[in-house]
Amino acid sequence: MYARVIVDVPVVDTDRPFDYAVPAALLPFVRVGSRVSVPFGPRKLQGFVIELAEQTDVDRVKAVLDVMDIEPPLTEEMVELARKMSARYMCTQYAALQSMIPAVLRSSYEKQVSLTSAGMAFESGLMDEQAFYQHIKNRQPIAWDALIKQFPMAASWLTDGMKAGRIIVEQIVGDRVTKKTVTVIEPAVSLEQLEMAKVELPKSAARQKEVLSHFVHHYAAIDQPQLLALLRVSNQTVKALIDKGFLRREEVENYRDPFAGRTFAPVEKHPFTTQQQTVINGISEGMNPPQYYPCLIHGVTGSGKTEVYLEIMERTIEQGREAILLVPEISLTPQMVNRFKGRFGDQVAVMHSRLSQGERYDEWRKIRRGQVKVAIGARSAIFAPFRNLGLIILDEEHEGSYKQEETPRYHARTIAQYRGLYHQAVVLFGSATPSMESYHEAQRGRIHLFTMDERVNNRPMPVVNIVDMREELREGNRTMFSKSLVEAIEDRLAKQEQMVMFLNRRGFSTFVMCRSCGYVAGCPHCDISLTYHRSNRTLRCHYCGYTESEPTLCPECGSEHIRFFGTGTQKVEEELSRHFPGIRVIRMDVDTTGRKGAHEKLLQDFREGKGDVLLGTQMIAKGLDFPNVTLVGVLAADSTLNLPDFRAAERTFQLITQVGGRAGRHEKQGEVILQTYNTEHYSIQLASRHDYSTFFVEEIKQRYEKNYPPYCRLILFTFTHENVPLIVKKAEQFAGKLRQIIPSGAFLLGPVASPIARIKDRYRFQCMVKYKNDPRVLPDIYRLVRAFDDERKKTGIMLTVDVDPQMMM
DNA sequence: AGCACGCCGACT
DNA sequence: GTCGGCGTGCTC
Repeated sequence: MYARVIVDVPVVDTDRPFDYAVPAALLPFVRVGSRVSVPFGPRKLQGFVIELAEQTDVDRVKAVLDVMDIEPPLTEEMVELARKMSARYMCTQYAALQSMIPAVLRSSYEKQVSLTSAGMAFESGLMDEQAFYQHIKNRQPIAWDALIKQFPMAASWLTDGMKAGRIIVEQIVGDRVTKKTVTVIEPAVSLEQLEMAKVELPKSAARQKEVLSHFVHHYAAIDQPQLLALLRVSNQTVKALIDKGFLRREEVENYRDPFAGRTFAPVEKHPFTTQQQTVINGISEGMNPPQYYPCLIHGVTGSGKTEVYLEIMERTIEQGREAILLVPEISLTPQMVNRFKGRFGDQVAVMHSRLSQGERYDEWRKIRRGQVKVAIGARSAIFAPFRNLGLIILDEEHEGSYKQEETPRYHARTIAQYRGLYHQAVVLFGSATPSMESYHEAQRGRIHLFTMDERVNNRPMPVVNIVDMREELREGNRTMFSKSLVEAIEDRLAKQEQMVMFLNRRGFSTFVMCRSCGYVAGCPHCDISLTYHRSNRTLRCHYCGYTESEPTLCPECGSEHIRFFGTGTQKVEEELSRHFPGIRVIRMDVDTTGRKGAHEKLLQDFREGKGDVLLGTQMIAKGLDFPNVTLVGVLAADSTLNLPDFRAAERTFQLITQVGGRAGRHEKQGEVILQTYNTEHYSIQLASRHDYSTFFVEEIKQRYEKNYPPYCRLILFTFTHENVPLIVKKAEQFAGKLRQIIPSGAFLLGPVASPIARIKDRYRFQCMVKYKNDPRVLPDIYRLVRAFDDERKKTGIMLTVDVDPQMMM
């Protein structure tokens, strides 16, 4: 038997299977989807088995060294999916495969050093070297890297030692798995034998008899500490029984349960509204018989989409199939998880970034072993290794975070379609503001469209008032709060109602500028201004992490009039306190939510009424549901509008709608105040009227006229290098070749400097292909990209390819 | 990507 | 005469 293996070499020309013989001893374990370690040239690497074969064309095959898991971590479906991802996103198959497994299973390589007998006997004339050998002797095998760190001369001593046969170095292929085990005690003999033993034990062994009688009554394994506590016996007593052969001690693998000790209130089933029932019936049509059934629910905020998800999920489980629910990382709140845990209990695995790597691994294994029926998580949960998937839900389908911004640059929406087709499953997208792509597909009849335009309990949509900030300025109001916002805040403070203040920080962060000469503090390594962080009085680059302390004098002209500008949440907080003395502000941003659990804590505080205002950025825009909030202020509604991105209007509309949805979800009527310099813009006007349909019509017209998605597809190529003339030359060469192979009707734009022209001292140039939705162009382009790898090796120019980019930076 | 092999300059 | 620079090419 031969295994075709994709090895862990992250370049394109080795991204093909290599054949290895499977030794008889490993035969039962090597399957498609197995992780193996294999010899590769002089090295030892991890790889994935993608195929098993009876024959090979290779003359001198080597053998698989080891299988790393008893159960293969990947299914055949995943292996096939990786092949598709590789072709679609122009990434290596290895990168695709690796993205499907939890981080702890990603390979780690370590060189281990140990001594031969000659090394043990070796005595060096040098004291330091002698100590070095002693060090290894005491700890062997010891990590190569650790030695290099500790002994400055280690590198040369190691080479000497290897040559002289005193030292052996072994390459270890491993992972980061730490299996947590618990010790359990269990009966080692039959129940009858236990009863006999209990009688036969001498009277003096009263404690031992107690233990035995426990096992007679509960003939099962029990956690050791629990047993000792329960019967108040000592370890000695138990040990005596083990020595006599009646009991047995066993190490059992234990799952870390991140929700241990928490109970979940069962979720009451409310009767469905007519709309909910209609949608449920419609989607159910796609479940019987099982078929690929793509659906889009366009449901206004508060229309009760979640109840629909729960019901469809329940029906899927009743069919004996499994379900995945994807939510944006940011709305993966305990509140939300509780609703699903409350309904489906321990049939749910939850994967989110707040879990430790080990916890994530445990949740993943529950899925892999079929111990749960539902997986909930952010983007990467789309790879939940279910075998009989019946339903995939993408909540907030339009969210940008479903696109991975590193290789492999996949979109969870696309992967959901692939998996839905494979499993003949229902794929359900839900949003109050569907992406142009999805709604367009729905209009063309490719996706079943369901509309929910009524809020549960018929709550009215909040009243939205647009405030023209230019007007305010003309009237001499230079603050960041308009007159009507100030009045509204005062009103809510008097009524003791709560408020949410939203500041969209993208492209609007605090920067430091000199008022005398106009100098703006920028990053010396990136073409971007530094962001001021008040908490530690530093300037930081958001791209490379470069940090410097706050300047007191302008480095250009020496003036003292250098200070921070712009509107960060910190500044808004200060201004709020200044305008409204005594106001209690709970601020949520990267600075205040860094610690684990801080995020939840702040929201809990707000819910308990410990704050009047919840102030924050994107992270407060979604899913939060506070009964006492009656005012939402959007301080700069148009700050997303002027970004160099064809999705700017769409994003603005989505954001305003999301934020507005935070107000008046319960008994009290909600109000939204939108401050903007762009009152006329259709995205702002239509968002204020909750009019998605008209927005769609207007925006799709723009996309059509300017030929942007969904009327075409995009591929973004970004070149980076320290040397501008070189990069320009190579980018133009590449563009020339591209132009030759793209079909008529496709366009090539650029190359031009990227919007952020330099990051970490590397200059960035980009070009973009716009093509009709014809996937046949991809293989040709991928060939060109592969060929560019030669160029990268020679010149060091890096090329990244982003298929269906979400960000144009 | 590594790592070895291989063919030309500055040292013992 | 050897150590070592990094160009080239291969890895089942």
